[in-house]
Amino acid sequence: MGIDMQPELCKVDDALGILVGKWKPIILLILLQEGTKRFSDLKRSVPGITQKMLTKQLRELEEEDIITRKVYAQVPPKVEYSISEYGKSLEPILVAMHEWGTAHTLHKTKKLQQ
Amino acid sequence: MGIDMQPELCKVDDALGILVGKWKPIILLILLQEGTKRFSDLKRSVPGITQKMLTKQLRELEEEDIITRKVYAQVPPKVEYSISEYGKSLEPILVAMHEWGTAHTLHKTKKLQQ
DNA sequence: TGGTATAGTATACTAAATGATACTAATGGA
DNA sequence: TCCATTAGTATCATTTAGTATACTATACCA
Repeated sequence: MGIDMQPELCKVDDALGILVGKWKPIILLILLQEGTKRFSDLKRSVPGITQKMLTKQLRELEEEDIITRKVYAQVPPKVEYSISEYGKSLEPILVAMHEWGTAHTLHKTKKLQQ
Repeated sequence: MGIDMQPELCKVDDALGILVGKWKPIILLILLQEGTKRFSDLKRSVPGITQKMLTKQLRELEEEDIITRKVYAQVPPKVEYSISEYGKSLEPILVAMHEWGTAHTLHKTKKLQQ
């Protein structure tokens, strides 16, 4: 490995901590690919997620400056979420994971065929 | 994003599923950087991990073909673990995460100073 | 004879993540 | 007047992840 990744100060965990969870990757992918979304749009885009979970994941991502939350003072409420500039820096990781995941599916398929 | 990462079939979760856990990243980093290791060496290299957890993580990584387990028929037992060829394909992800994690630490430091 | 070493397993437990369901406020429209 | 809409919160139950501790077999060595 070209880079020295001192395991004892495992920086990998920082990235992992932000990406991990049953819902965060898909939320980030949707916001990256489709841009700004309302809460209810996200809920529709992530089938099976509960309001509580969506709220929690969004709050955590906002806390880390990965996404931006914009509230409109109107009734019924309107809240928009989008990836922050800083959040875009996660894209290479998500892309690398997606590519690996795709190859991994093939790998597992081959194993089954043996 | 250049690549189409259809969120509905979230491949990112595959990579995440393998990397996630309190101990897997550090185990992988150690094996990547230091090569083959015995069980007891790994236990010493990962302070705080219990035998049960180390065993469990290693079994899961082996199950996914990420690492290789070699048992020597001798007493006291000797078992060696190393990264498989396939496991090495995770390296770009770990590197990307490590780089991001390092930058993220700086980002958080700056935020605190504001 | 009894202690040390290795790579585990077994059992019981706590803590964290996730899920299900019900509830809220204020407005516009039928 | 009543219902739908939106972006949540509150409460409780369940599932999963992780921890603590004790136990095992066998050979070697003092």
